[in-house]
Parts: sequence; C-alpha cells; structure tokens
Amino acid sequence: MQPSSRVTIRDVAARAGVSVATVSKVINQRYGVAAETNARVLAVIEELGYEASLVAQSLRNHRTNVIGILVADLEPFSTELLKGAADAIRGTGFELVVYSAGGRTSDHVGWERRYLSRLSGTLIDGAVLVTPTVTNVQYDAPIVAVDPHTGPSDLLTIDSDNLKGGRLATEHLLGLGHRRIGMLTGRSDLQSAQLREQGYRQALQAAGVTVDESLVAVGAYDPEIAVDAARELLSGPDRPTAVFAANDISAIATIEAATQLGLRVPEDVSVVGFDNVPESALCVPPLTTVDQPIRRMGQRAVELLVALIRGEQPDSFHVTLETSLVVRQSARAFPSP
Amino acid sequence: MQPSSRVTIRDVAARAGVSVATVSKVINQRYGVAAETNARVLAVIEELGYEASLVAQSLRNHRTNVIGILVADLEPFSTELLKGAADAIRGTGFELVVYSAGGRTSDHVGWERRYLSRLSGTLIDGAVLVTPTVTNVQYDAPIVAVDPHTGPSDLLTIDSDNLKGGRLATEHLLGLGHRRIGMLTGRSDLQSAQLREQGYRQALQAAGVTVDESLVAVGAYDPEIAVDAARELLSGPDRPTAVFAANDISAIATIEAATQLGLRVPEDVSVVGFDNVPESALCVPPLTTVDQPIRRMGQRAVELLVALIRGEQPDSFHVTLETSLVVRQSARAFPSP
DNA sequence: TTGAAAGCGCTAACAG
DNA sequence: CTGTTAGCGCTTTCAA
Repeated sequence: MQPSSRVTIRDVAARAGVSVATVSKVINQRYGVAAETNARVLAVIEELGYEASLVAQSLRNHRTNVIGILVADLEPFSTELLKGAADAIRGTGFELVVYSAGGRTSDHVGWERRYLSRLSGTLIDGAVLVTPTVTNVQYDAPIVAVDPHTGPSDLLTIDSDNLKGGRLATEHLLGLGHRRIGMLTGRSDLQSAQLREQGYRQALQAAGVTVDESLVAVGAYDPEIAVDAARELLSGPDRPTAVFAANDISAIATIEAATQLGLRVPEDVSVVGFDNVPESALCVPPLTTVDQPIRRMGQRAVELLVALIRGEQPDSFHVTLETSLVVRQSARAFPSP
Repeated sequence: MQPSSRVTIRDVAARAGVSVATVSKVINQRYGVAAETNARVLAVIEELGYEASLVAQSLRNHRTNVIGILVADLEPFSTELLKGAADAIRGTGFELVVYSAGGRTSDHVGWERRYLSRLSGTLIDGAVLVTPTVTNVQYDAPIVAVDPHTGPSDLLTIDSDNLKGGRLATEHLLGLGHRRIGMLTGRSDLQSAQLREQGYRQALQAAGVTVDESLVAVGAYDPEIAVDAARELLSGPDRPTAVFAANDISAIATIEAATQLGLRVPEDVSVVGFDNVPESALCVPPLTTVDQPIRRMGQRAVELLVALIRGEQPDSFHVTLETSLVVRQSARAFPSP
C-alpha cells in the first residue's frame, strides 16, 4: 500500500487554501463559515472524492453512530440473525458492522471481551453479542446478548422459549411412538443448550420414559463434533430409533452420519432439529425441526440496543420469543408402519 | 457512555510504573525490555483486562490484518457469501469485518466508494465488494469485486457463468413446452443481470421464439420492486405461462404475486429463479432455480484478496464459476397434462 | 533498558 | 469568519 495516496483532510485544506479546522467545520456543518468558503471547500471535497476516515473520527468523537454485531462465526444461525438486524437498522441513522471471531471459539473463550475491548469506546457505540462465551462483559457501552451464556448476568438478553422447544421436539417423537430417543446436546455453556436438554428430559419423564444416559451425547452445536457423536450414537446394537439434535446443524450432521452407516432417515432413524434455519428445508429429507424466530430476534436485539444508546429505558430486560414445531419429513412413526 | 471508563495504555503504564512507550513495546514484543519489566507489565495488562484499541492502532500502523467485506445489504445472497468468506479466513491470521450499507442502494449509488474511503488505509487492509454500484474504485488497498458492475474495470472479479445460467433456465422452460415466457430482470447496472437476460434472449431465439418485450419487466433483484412488476406481468389477459426471475428473491416475489392474483404455481404459471439460496428450497412450492456456488465465490474472493494483500501475484484476474440447473417444483409442463 | 516527543487524521476550544 | 493549538490512543524514532 503506497503511502500518501489516501485523500485526507489536509489535502482538502491545502487545495482549498484554508486550514484543516475550516474543512472540519464545513464537513460537520458548524456555524461560522462564510458561504463562499463553504462552497469552495465543498467543491474541493467533491473534486478529490474525500471522505472522512471513520477511524480518525471515532478516535476523537466518542459517538460514531455505528453499532457492532459480534458473532463467533458466520454460519446459518448468525447470518439469519444478521438479516433481522439489517431490517431493524434501516431508518435509525446507525450503521452496522459485523465482527466475526472466525469460528473455533472453543480455543478462544472470551473472544467477545477481546473484541469489545478493541472496539468499544472507539468505533462502535454499542454491541449485540451473539452466543457469547462469557457472562460478564462489563462495559461502558450498551450491550445486548442473543442466546446468552448460562449463569446470572446483568446483560439485556434476547432468546426464545428453548425449554418449550425441547419439549415440543421430544413430545413429537414420543407421539410418533418412539421410546428410545437419543439427544445430541448443544454448547453446554449456553442457556439455550441447557434448556433444550431440560425440555427433552422433562418430556421423557412426563411420558414415563427413563432417560438412558448412553443415548445422550454432546454435539456442541458444531457440525464436526456432532457428526462424530452421532456416528457413535447410531453405531451401537441398541441404537436409538430417534434423535433430537440441539440445533439444525447437528441434525443435518446426524442425517449425514446415519447415511454413512447405511441407515435411512426417517425409515430407520427419525431426526428432529432445532432453529428452523433455511438450510433445514434444503436437506434430504427436509428436516422436522423447532422454529425459533431468528430474524425477529436479531431485529429485537438491534431495536433494544438503539434505544439503549439513545438513553431510553428499555421496556424489558429479557425478551423471550415463542418457539413452535415445524413438521417436515425427517421423523416418522415407530415402529414403521 | 461515561468517559474514562475504558482501560487505555496509559492506565496500564501508570499502574505498572512505566511509560506508555514501554507498555507498547511489551505488547508488540519489541526487543529492549527487561524481563522483569516485561513480566510486570504483562501482569498489569492481565489484571486490568487491557486490549489495545483497534482504532488507535490502525491510525498509526497501516497494517491491521483485518479485511472488510462491503455489502449493499444483508440478505440471502450476501449472507451466503459471508459463510464462504468465513470458511476462507480461518488460519490466515486475518480477521473479518462486514459493513452493510443498509439496503436501499438505489438512493445511494457509490456507497462502496464512500465506505472504502472511510475504511481503507485505516482499519482494513483490503476489501471484498459485493454487487458494487460503481466500476472504478481506485484505491491503494487491494480490492476484489463479487458480481461486479457492468463495464470494463481493472478490479479483480469473481462471478459465475450467468449467461449459461440464463440459458439453462430458459431452455428448461422451453423444454417443458412453454412459449410465452416472461422475464423479471435484475439490477441493470450489474453484469450478472445483463448476462442472465442475454441468456434468456439467446435461448428463446435459438428455439425460434420471438421475444415479446411486454413480457420483460424490471425486478431489480429487489423483493418489493419485483412483486409489483410480477403482479403487472401476470395481470394481463395475455399473461405469460412461465416466468424466469433473475434471482431467487424475485422468483419468490413472483410466486407471492401469483398467489395474490389467484394463480397457482406451477399449475397456472411456472417460475424459475436464479441463485439457489437456501430460502429457495423453503418456499412453497420449492423453487426450480439455477445454482451458482455462492459460498465458493465468497471463499475465492477472500483467498484472492489475502494473496493480494500479501503481495503475491494473483493467478487469475477474473474467476468465473459454473452454474447449473436445480429442478424442484415451481415449473412444470405446459400445457398442463 | 527506558522514556520523551512526534504524529497518524480528525474535532473542539479558543484566539485573532 | 478563520486559524492555531491540543489531544483522542497508539507506535516509533531518538536521547538519555
């Protein structure tokens, strides 16, 4: 990158024959600039194609009008959330920047603390944290957490009714006649994962089915971990006839594992997922899953954050949206008719 | 936001009883710091939870190791691309930041020039431009364009075989017996839109069908514009029996418009889309569409950009990936059997 | 081995 | 109305 090729405020000032302060005033529409000077500076700005450096500006001003969305990775869930966030940002006057920690969060717990430290106060006025790995990120800037970490926290949070969702999925399988129902659990540090598992256990218990712990394996919301765990789960002689996976990614991985083992879905194993990301409809067979309104969660998170930044009192500290069952074709009656 | 609550290098220096310069050296692992001092500073950094401000750093250093992805909006196409970009970024040592112009690009042509000006040189080392609205963004930082603007350009570009895709879609419809085939075109400033339309025209011509210009309407890749255009197109007494929409979003909008008009898809109108975003499988009926490998495009774009930033010669200046037809259920034989 | 000072691009007081 | 100056948080000479 050649030095000096970027147009700075000094270039504009020099070309217009004024000081940088004057140019700054023109840019920020401050009072005290002669109409003629104003016009001349504006012309030079146009001519040179000058735009103020966001970085330099935010180092001075503490308000930047950009909000950050910090995600562990860019995968179906987080990108779906981004669509909702984008919907909500329009017309607010804020801009959106997304930071991705680049997956593999396992080897870097606390990435959001790091990112927040690096960005907040400068660059962003507030942040939405998606599936954070820690509970307490105390910062001066407003923060909203989506699908938060377990444990008590003073953060504002958005989530969906994971407990009910877990129950719904399991009850569906029970209703189809399954009794040996396995579960691929999620990222144990997230509330959502714990609640989905709890819903699973509650539903089984309510139906008088004892949980066989050998049928519960960790999928960690991760496709690779899930595919291994699912293979293991489905390999035994006494394998489950149905599997509830804690998210769609794991459910898809389960179908993959089943296929590798020569098992057909849903004829030999039924699979139910969680999330209802668009990919769940693409998979073969189309996935029966629990819908959580991901886009709406992204929207609410941004709305809440913007209100906070504007100094308004939030009307609620924890928002929980509804979940519901979406029946497609990956689960069917047992024993097979 | 309370002032002074952010931990800065000065806080660390004060607490460790050294100068900021020394702290900086410790952070950057420069030579010339006593082992003992080093340890003490490190301890304070840990204690205070200090992280260097990305903004301040990048104002000084011209290298930041972050690359930017500039998108017009966060919708199915761009988010799909992001997934590929995220795949490619792992292990490169670069971080990813996504900037969204917040849709409604129509009222702001040249958003990417503005963003680039605001970010490049500071904050990002290079950028991927997704569906840019202008052709010449000359910058000191490396740039790769995905689905580029029309007209000659010196940018490195990634796209897919849009001409062939347009032909494939139209030939499929012709093969089903359709002759009155309408088209909902895309954003006319993008090469992809022009080529898809050209493919449509070529296929019709090759089949000896004259293009009825009243059957060609502008959808602009935009759901709202598309739904209106589709309604118009399908309202006439002499309506088309099939519509090729320039992207899946428009195709889904077409199905919506048809439904509003009391027309069934595919019984009364066949619809074919373009992109094969996950949403295309979710729609009712599942969309027959042209697949372009969006994730792979995102991957290639990032790979190319990283190579460029590292000063390597790119092996190619324009990468065009394959397109293929995906038959689902939104198009069927005409006349209906 | 350490620190003082300059400066990245910008804005805000304050003088002129 | 305009320019000078200081400083945001950081890194990098250069002296001490």
